[in-house]
Amino acid sequence: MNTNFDIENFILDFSNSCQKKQKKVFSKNEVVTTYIKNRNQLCILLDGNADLVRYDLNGNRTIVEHFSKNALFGEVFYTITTNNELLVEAKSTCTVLFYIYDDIFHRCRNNCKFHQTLSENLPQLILNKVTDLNMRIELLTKRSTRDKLLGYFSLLSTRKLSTSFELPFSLTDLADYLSVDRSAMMRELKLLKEDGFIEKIGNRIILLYK
Amino acid sequence: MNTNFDIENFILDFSNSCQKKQKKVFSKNEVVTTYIKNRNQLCILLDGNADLVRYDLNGNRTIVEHFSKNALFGEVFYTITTNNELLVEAKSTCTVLFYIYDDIFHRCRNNCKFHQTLSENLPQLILNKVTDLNMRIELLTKRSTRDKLLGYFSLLSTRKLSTSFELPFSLTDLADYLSVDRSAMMRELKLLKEDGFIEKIGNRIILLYK
DNA sequence: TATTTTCCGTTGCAAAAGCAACACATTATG
DNA sequence: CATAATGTGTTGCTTTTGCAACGGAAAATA
Repeated sequence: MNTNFDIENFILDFSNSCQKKQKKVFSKNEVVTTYIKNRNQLCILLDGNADLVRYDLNGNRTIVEHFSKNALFGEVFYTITTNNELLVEAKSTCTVLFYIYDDIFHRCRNNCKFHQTLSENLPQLILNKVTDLNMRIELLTKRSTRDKLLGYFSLLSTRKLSTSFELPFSLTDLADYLSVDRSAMMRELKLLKEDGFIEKIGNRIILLYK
Repeated sequence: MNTNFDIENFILDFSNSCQKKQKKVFSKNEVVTTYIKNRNQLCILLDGNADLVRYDLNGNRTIVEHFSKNALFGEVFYTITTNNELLVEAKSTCTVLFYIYDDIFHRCRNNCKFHQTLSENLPQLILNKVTDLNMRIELLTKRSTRDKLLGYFSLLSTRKLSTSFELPFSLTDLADYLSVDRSAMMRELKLLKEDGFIEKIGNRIILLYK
C-alpha cells in the first residue's frame, strides 16, 4: 500500500506553521466536538484516545468509532440524517487540531507548507479512513456476538502481530462498540473461554485457535 | 457541502482521453471483480447497479455495499483481513472503468486532462464514499431488525424527498444488506404494517409515521 | 408457451440476545 | 483515606432472531 506519507512527523514539523487552525487540549471525559450538520469540520487527533459516540432514542449508547493518535474525524465525514446525538468524547487527555475542510482543500491565503502538504496527502489519509470503516462494517455484519468478538480479536491480533493483546476498551465500551448487550457479551466471552477459543487475563486476550 | 465536482459530466467528457484504464461492460449476474489483497484496484461504475458481496464460512451472504451510477469501489478501499470471498456482482448491465490507484495518484505519463481532473477531485470522491460508509455503519449498529428497517426506509425517504419510494433491492437482498435473517425480516415487515408504521405495495414502501 | 428458477410470505420450533437486577471489584475523587 | 462512581461477572426470565421447511407467485429461460 502507498502509505508513504508519515503523518506523525509531518504534524510534528509543521503543525505550528499554519494559521487557519485551532489546537486544543481536552481532559478525560470532556466533549471534544459534537457533529452538527454542515459545519464541515475536520479534526486530527494529535495525541490521546477518543470515541465517537451516538445516543439513540432508546437510550442505547453506540461507540461509532474509536480514535487513537493521528486519527481523522469530524462531521465532514458524516451526513447527519438522524437527530441522534453524535459526539466525540475524550477517553484520555487529548490534543486535537481543528480545521474547516474547505480551508484545507482550497489552501489558506499564506499557502503555507503545512496546508500544501496536507492537501496533497489528503486522499491517502481519507483512504486510510475508508479502509478502517470497511473493517468496522465487516465486524458489524457478523451475525452473532461470538463472531463479532472473534472477528474483533482477530483484527487486534493481526494489528499487534501477536495472538496476545490488550483490549483498547473496557468491556462495557467493547459491547457498545460491537453493538451488543453487555451481559450477553459477557456470557459469550465466558463460553469462548470454556470452549477453548480464548484466554482472558485482566485486560489481555490470548487467541488459542489457529 | 462542496460537491462542486460533477463526476458524471466529467466522465462523459474525458473518459476516452486516458490510456491508463480499462473499460468493460458486464451483463447481469456477472462477476465484475474480486477483491484480492494488494492489487490496489480502483473502479468507477459508469452505469448500472452492482453489489459488493461477501460469503462467509457459514454460508451467509452479506451485501456489503450497493453501488449505482458513478460509485467508486475496488480493493484500494479494503484491507483484506479474512479469507472470506469478496466480490462485486453486476445486478444489471454495468459499464465499469478500471484503474490502479497509484496510477491515478501519481498521474500517467501523458499527464492527460482526465487524470489531472480525477486526481484533483479524488479527495471529494473518496469523502463521499466515507459519508456513505458512515450511513451504513449507522444502520448496522441499530439493535433490532425493526430499527434497521425503519432506519433504512427513513434514509431512502430522505434521499427521494418523499415518504413513498421503491426499494432498490429484492427483499432477499435487503435482508442480506441489513445483515438479518430473511424470514425474521419478513415477520418484522408484517408487524410494521400491522402497527401502522408502513404500507407496502409491491416494491414500494410508504412511511406513515412522521 | 412450458418449465425451471428465483422470490415472497408464512409458520413452528430452537437458539441467541436483550433486559433487569444484584454482588463484588476496581478506579476515581473529595 | 473514605466514599462515590464505574466496571465486572453472573443469573433468571422474556423477547427477538435464526433455522428449516413449505406452498404459491413471479420472473427468467428454453
